[in-house]
Amino acid sequence: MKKTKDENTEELILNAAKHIFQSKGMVGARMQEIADKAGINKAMLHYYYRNKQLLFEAVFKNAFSLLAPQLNAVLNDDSSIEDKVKNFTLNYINFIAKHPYLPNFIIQELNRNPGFLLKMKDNPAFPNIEKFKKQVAQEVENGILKPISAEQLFINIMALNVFPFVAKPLLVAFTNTDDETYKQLIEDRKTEVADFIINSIKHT
Amino acid sequence: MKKTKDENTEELILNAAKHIFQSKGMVGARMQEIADKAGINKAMLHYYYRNKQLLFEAVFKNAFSLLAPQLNAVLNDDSSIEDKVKNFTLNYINFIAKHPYLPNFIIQELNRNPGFLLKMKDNPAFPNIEKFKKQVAQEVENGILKPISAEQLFINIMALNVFPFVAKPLLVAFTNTDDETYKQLIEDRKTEVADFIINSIKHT
DNA sequence: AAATTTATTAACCAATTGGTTAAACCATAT
DNA sequence: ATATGGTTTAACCAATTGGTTAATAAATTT
Repeated sequence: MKKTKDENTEELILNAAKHIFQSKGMVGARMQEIADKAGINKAMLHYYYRNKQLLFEAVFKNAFSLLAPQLNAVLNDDSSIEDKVKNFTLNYINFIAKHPYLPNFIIQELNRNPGFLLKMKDNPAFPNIEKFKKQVAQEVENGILKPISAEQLFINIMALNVFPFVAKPLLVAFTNTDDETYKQLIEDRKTEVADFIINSIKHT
Repeated sequence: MKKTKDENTEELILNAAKHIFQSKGMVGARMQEIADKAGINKAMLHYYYRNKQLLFEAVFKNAFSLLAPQLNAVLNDDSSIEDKVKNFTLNYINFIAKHPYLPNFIIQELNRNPGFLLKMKDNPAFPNIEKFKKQVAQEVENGILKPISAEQLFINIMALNVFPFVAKPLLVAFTNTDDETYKQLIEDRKTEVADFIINSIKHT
């Protein structure tokens, strides 16, 4: 039934779709282009995924399932806030280097269709802030952190880590850097961002 | 020649195009939809703006020209870094409340077509980091600020202020908030973000 | 007011696009 | 070998879309 080859047709399609959808978005992507990239007939896309919307959802869920564990490392890990900030900052930048289109793709498509998230919220791996809230409250109470709400801290962590990728073209232009220099700037952020955050929230 | 009415047709089109392009993006927007929103015939769009691309560019430049002065307030104003951070944070959040689609629109379209920025870079009002670099270096040297590069500081300021709008659907979902609560969270950031930044960079 | 220029419209067009269909292909079980 | 079921293809289709055109209406100039 299934070809025991390197990639069966279904995966071939999903991979091609991933590339096209992530670089052109749902509306910009063309079914023919996906078929071409996969090296198969366009009818096969419909044979395996029925229509564009379902193929897109398969790609989106796939992308989201890559991102979720990264965020859960901040929200649900047992180490201290300080350690988690340090680890997340380091890991996330490495992670995105491997999936450069990912944050933009997810953000863009969710803004186009926010209802999309509802389909994922029941997933038990869906990132949730509750545990993190208790931990922040605890560390604030213990005098480890200065008073801050978990929500604001989480937003700040996300912002400082994700934004440089999302807004890369703008930031490259405003800071007068070329691609190579910008890459170095991002590299420096692996430690700088953590320090920036810790500096601000840690009680002295 | 020109109607002295409230809005002439050209403006009518630009306004309608602004709404449609900003909510659906260049590829998602339909010329017919823009014409309908403007209450005119589709052929008029071509009469005034020749084609979709040129109409889009008019909208984009218009949006960009709204954003640029905001950023220049950080980069080129004469007040201290601390004051600029405080003012920008406050002003930017108010500004976006009036133009909610703007940051996403610009970021999305620039990622689709980064070459677009080249057309704007010659504009003298195009935000440039040079003056800000000197100022940061100066304040670091004077012991007002802890050592930090102007680029990283600028990226941090942008990230903390812009990201909560760009990633709103994601952040609402992860922080388990409804729209109203999120609005309040943003409101709190008018001062929280500035404190967060100052806390981190100011020498004690 | 006649002529001319500008603004506006309805109808049309060619190209693109997501999706369908019917036939062919191919591996496996009988 | 042949019947069977899933797989793949080429050709086709209806709808959408950006853009054009030729005729009309409304200003503006003469």
